[in-house]
Amino acid sequence: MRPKNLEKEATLRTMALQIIAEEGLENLSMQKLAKAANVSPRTIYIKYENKEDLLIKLFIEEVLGNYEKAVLQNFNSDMDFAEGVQCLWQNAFAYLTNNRPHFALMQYGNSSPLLNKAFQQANIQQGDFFAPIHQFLEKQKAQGCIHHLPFDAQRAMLFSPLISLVSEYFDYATRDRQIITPDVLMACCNILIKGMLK
Amino acid sequence: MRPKNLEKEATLRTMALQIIAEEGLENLSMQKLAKAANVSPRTIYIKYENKEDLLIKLFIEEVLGNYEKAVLQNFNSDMDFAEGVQCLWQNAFAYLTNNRPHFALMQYGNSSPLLNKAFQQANIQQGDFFAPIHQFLEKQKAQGCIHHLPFDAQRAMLFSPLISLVSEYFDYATRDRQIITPDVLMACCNILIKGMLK
DNA sequence: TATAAGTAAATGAACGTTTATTTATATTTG
DNA sequence: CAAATATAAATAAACGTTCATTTACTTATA
Repeated sequence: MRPKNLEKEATLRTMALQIIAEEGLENLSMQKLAKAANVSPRTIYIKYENKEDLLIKLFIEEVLGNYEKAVLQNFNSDMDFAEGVQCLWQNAFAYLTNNRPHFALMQYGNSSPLLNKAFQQANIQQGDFFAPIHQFLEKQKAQGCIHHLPFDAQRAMLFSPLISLVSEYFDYATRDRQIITPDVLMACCNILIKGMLK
Repeated sequence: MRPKNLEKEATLRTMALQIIAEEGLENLSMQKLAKAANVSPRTIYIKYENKEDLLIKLFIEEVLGNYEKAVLQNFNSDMDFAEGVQCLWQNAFAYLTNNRPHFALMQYGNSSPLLNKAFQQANIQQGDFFAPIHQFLEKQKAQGCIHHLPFDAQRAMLFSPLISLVSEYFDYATRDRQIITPDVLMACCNILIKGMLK
């Protein structure tokens, strides 16, 4: 039996993310992807059921999966609040700024109904995508360190500014001076921490 | 001369936003839009140069334009910090939760390269999309009320959690119980205010 | 060790459909 | 009539997907 060329699948995923980042999800076609990955269009259908399947796997496995791993490095739910949040922010910022294509598809998770639905289903199936963060916040709440809020509101407060700052970071990446420096990042992080602590 | 049927253009914009909200930007086609608006495809091309032109005008004029108007109601840059931010948050939340299709396209501004570019150009051309907010923040900084940060970072901190909460609001709208209540909204708003004030 | 059978991987060309856009024509009003 | 709006029908190009076939490698047999 002819052995699977694992490089081909990796190239497919890399090129798909690249095209999405540069031209947008709406301009990713199967034939364009095939050409970019130096592969026959038919080959994509050996590895993925159809376009939807490809996009969902890209989003869930390649983007969210790696993001979660990166964000949780050196993090544990026993850290104190400031320490924990700073760790998460630094991990996420480093990962996202170094992986622009992943970030680009991640942003589509907030707009594309297809990816949005896929995310919610993945979230339900796996219990929690970011279980350690959930635990961390619950513990902080139980200890009376932070104000009581629904988990999803807590998450929105903690992470959406970070995502927005990464977006600004890329906007400024092409200009003469970067304004989203590590100092600015940590200043923003500390503003949040101060606001959330009782 | 035959008069323009203004209702047709309004219907076109409404239906375009509706399709985008329900099926995604990637599933809006000119023929689908024409059928939904009960109009010949050619008619769209009398009112818009091409698809890009339609999308950009939808985004800039219909979505961002109305959003700006709604957000700035009863706001003025002399308000004190807490009062001003609460006013902006309440305006934005009310407008967005009552205009889901507008919100849906707005979210694509963070992902689609086409809309992203259009936004940046509009921002440059018009000087500032949200000039009163800029003034407000500058005044607060000058008075030493809030920490010094680049404007774009300040804006990310102030508004991205709000957008994220609106997103959560819609996610929960179909479930049995809404968790993003006015109380939760204001609690989040106050967390930010507390964090940003010196 | 040589070779033929077996098999999944991979392909190029094609399918029918849908896309954005245009041509030629009809309709509506000053 | 003149002039603009609106249309139905048509266009080539691009779309997602499939067909029939070839390629490349493993394994079983002589």
